[in-house]
Order: sequence, then C-alpha cells, then structure tokens
Amino acid sequence: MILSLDFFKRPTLEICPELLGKFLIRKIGKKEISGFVTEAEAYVGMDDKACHAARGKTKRNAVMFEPGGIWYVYLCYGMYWMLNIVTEEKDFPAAILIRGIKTVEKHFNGPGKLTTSFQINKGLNGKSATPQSGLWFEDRGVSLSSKDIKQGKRIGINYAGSWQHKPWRFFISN
DNA sequence: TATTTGATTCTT
DNA sequence: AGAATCAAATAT
Repeated sequence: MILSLDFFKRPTLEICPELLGKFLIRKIGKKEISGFVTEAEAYVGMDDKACHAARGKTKRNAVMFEPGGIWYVYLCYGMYWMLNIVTEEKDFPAAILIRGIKTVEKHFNGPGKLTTSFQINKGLNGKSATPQSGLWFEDRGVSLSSKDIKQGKRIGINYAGSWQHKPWRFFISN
C-alpha cells in the first residue's frame, strides 16, 4: 500500500517513528530498488535551530514550507545529497531526514550513502512522494514492536546550541 | 563581490 | 585530523 500524501500532513514527531519499517521505493527506468527505513531524523519548525528553516524562508529551504508529502533534496559538503520528506501543513516548515535504509542486499547507513545508491539528486527536489516521481513510500505490513524503536540525539548539528540535544533521531535497534 | 559553512564520508 | 567540493548564506 502506497502511503498517501495525507500521511505526511501530521505532526512530524508522530510520523518519524512510524516511518521506520516503511519501504522506500526508487524506480529508475525499468529498475526498481526498495528497502525499509531504519533511521530517520525530525527537523521541526522555525524554532529548531538545527532546521534549515530556522532563519526564515530561503531559496534552498523553500520546499519545507510547502504541504507535506514532497521531497526536499539538497547538496551538502559539495558531494552528498540529503533526502528529506517534507511534513505538516503549508507554511509550517518541517521535514524528516532519511539516514538509513535496509535493502535485501545491503544496509545503507548514512544519508549520503543511501542517496548515492538510490541515485537521488536535485531532480527530485519539490516532487511529490508518488510513483509518478519515481520515489515513494510503501507500507508493506512490517510492524515493529516499540522495543525495537530507539531514540537518540541528532547527528552533525553541533552548531545548533541546545537544540542538538533533542532526541529526534529514531532508529531500529540491532 | 568575497568568504564561510555545512543535516557527510572516506582517507591519512 | 584532513580532504573532497559547491551552493547558499553571510559578510564586505
């Protein structure tokens, strides 16, 4: 079952743990790659100093202000694409960074590595998370017990002051 | 117009 | 500990 766009128009911290165990499907031409989400981080609102939208709307983060269900893709450190799914309603800037994916062959840990293997780039920025765009989420009935879901501090945002300590990174244990 | 800086990862 | 490498944000 393909996740509807409405799935993402809800509180980000509610969606983030639910995304674990959901499948990410990437279609490239005739090929299809899929794997389930093992790790994700929430970036919520203008008050969150770690969130790109914290300093107002800019060219880069404009899609975060759009309604939930679209991709926010951008280049970091000049070499790695970050894949985020925008959440919540229009004019509320929030998104979830996908940090880890487990496919049948391989476990990609690290946002840069998974975007490289899924061939994700700027072309998807602002596109909806539907099969038409070639990248979307599916619920394939994998249910995780709450003991498998762990929380921790977000990574790589030491500039964000006290916000770096928020336990908004969700991941699957083992 | 110039400089700084990352939601990273791999090499030394 | 440092490099790779660049667009956008910030400083000048």
